[in-house]
Amino acid sequence: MQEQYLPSEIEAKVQQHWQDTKTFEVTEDESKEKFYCLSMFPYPSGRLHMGHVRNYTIGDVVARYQRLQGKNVLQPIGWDSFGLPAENAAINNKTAPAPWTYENIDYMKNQLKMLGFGYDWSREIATCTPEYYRWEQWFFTKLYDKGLVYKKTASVNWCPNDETVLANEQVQDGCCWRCDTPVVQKEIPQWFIKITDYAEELLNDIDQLDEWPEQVKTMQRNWIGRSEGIEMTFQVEGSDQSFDIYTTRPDTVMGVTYVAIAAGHPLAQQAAENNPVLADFIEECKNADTSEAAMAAMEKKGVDTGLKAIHPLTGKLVPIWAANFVLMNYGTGAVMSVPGHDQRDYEFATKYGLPIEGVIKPADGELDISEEAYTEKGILFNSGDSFPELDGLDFQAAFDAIDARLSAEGKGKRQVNYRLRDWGVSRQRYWGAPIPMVTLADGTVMPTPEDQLPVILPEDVVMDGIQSPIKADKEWAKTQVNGQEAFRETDTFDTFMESSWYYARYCSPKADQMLDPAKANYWLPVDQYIGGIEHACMHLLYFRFFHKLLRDIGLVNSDEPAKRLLTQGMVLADAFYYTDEKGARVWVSPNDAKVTETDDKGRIVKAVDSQGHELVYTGMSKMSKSKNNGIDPQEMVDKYGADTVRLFMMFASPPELTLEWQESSVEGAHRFIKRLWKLAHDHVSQGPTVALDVASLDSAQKELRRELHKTIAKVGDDIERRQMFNTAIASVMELMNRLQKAPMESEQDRALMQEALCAVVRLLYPIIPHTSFELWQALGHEETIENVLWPVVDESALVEDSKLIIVQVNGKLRAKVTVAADADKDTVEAAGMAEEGVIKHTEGKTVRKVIYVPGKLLNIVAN
RNA sequence: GCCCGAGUGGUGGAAUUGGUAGACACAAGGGAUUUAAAAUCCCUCGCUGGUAACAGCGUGCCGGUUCAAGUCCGGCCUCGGGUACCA
Repeated sequence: MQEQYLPSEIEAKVQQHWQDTKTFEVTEDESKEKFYCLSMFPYPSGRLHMGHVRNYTIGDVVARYQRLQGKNVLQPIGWDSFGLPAENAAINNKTAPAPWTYENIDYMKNQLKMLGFGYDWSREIATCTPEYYRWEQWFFTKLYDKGLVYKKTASVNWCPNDETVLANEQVQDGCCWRCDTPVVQKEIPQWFIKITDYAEELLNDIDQLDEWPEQVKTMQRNWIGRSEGIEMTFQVEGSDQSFDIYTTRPDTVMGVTYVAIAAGHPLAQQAAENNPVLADFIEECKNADTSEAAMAAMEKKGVDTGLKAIHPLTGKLVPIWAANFVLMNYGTGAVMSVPGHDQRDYEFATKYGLPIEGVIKPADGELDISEEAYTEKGILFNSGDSFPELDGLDFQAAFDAIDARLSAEGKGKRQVNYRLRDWGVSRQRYWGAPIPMVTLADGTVMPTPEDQLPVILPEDVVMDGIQSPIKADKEWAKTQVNGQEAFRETDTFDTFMESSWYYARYCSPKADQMLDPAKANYWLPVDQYIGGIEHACMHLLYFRFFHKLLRDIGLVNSDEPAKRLLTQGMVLADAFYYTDEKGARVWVSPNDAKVTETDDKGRIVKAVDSQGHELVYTGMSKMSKSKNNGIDPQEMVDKYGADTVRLFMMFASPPELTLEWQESSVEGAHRFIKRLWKLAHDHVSQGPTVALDVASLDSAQKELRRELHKTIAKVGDDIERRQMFNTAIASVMELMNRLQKAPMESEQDRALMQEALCAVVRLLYPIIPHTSFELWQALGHEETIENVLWPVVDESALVEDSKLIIVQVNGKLRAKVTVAADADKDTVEAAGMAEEGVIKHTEGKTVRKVIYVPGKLLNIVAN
């Protein structure tokens, strides 16, 4: 073997071997346990970023570990290749989205190979190809046939100057990012999928996901947001019109002093005809940002419509206000307002001089609503003449009583609501899968007939920077259906559609149907899914939803798509800037920032760039274009090799936490591999070893062997159960530190070293596969490391004859005693009491209690 | 605003079920080797006091439970993710 560790040579050679022998190509094999390991596929943005490297290294570690467990491991990869950035890049680069995307895929594919990920490349898919999206189109038409697809109007960001729809990202401070024109909201017809039909199942089945992080499950439960409440009807005074409201706090209904309706509500529109103030307000509301965060942040405003509603229980008249915080598209477009018991209503009522009435009081005290609303669930009082029986009831009793009366009078009913809204899948953009719907000349709207699928997106287009090419080209939409002239839908799908079923397509990527059920049912569900926490609610919910749709259409037979989920944290790096003569911040890449001064603790104080600008150091932040602090994985692989990059990523922090990129730590990872290499080289160069004779080992050798087998047990547990790759690596480092100091005097010393190195190489294989591959062969094995199994723990090596007991006095560490492994409490207590540190701290005190945690700790309570 | 996380030495982090706080690294300082440098190896390294032994303090802040709290409970602060058309 080579004396020098030369990563570029080794990695190229080993990668070539994997490619030539198709090591990671798999087929269904009923004789083996399967393991499907999936990382969220990348958007082909141009180059891999460190977030990708982290995600895919975690996946590769899991996949390679499982392979050494003897399983049939599927680890596929592909490209989430439709999306907005391609359109922007195409415009900037005067090309079309397709060639830009395909070039990026080629480039990034090479990068993935250089990092040594063990993918089954024969299953690669790109979602922007008709071979992929045709099945999505087909599936959508099936959902339409099942009644799960419908069309309704919904609001979009509209730039009146460009006459185009903008994504949220393209709206900056309420203005169009291209022309700075103020953006308005526009209602246009769009396609929706009824995810709310599955809300209950999506919620209930979260309980089956026992290997998903609690955090993600909680977020999904809250996102779905099941609530129990009452829907009730208010009549409009002097009219036969009425409107519904929904409330989860019917107990507060006697405190309703006004109702609020959306500006877009028909009643408001009607009232505005003779009310210019209201008409202006409605106009103003049309331009408001309707995102949840913006709605919560904006000033709450309203205008009295002049209409009055009849309270369904008291019969009293309450004013109807049009308010900007009620949206027509969500819920019923109207809410009851109880300023005494809802803080938003309280502020609104205070602002507009509306009455505030208290009808709930604390169980143990007086109600005080002079400063703010009382929003707790208390005891009803002040219920009035129409329903005095409510007085004294608690939340649940009041709920039931109010439900009973409203139901009896036909004015309301108990109802379960969800916060989850139906999935709007229409996008008015070009670079996406065309929605397979047509409108016939006679006005009939129907799915594109199956024999006309796929509806191909033309790739050879010119982007004008504003309008989608398939909308701009009036000919594109023209087609014939049922012998009639027809027009294609020119909207495309939300890209979450493609990412909702790719995991299933990987099971039979070339099937001449959406998926081959036999193959899909062999591989699915995914055993381990890995991706960013930012997908907790949206992607991961659509992903679960699609799996249930696939099941209900008969293509898969499981209820959930992934058994286990790991959500990895972001990758951060140092960020530096200087301020230019115009006062603007210019962000300088950390590669170009030279630290010129550190404080006495080594912290960065001053830095300069290569142009001589003095830089301000802002600490660690997420690697991003805007802060110019992205570190190119490519450069790091070129400099240190893929194994070093992989080792650093896995060692620097546990996968769920953020990872801070520190090049000095990368060097540390590199040093560790070099040390391993040198240890193996020194060992191998001494020639072959004799067989290990466990019975003949002396106590020091036994101790070393115990450390080895403890490490084997720990690394397996850390990788498989705990998914703490950092501590797995730390424990191998500890073992290595011991091995380096171990005497090599006898044949058995060397035999033990052989055992240890053969184990270490396999323990590290998932993380540094190239180096391990090479070292495994250097250690004298014919078989390549991919075809051997994970080392087995020798339980007999773990037996210890003594134990270290921590001795505390009043909870503070005062001594450590070593006792026989089978020592009883009295023996340990006697040994502990004899310790100098214990005597010193118990002198003159009375021992009140002695707590003994067997084999671990003795706490003497004395005062 | 709302939902979900995170906060431990100079730094990244460890402490797995409430039981030794700081494993393993990085940085820093000292030393060996070297003509020199790189590389490598060895030692020190939470804070305060003390030559030391040792003592006290210490896991964002305030309070609580417990023989024992980084870990559990209540109340805050700061930072991050999501908030339905970025992916």
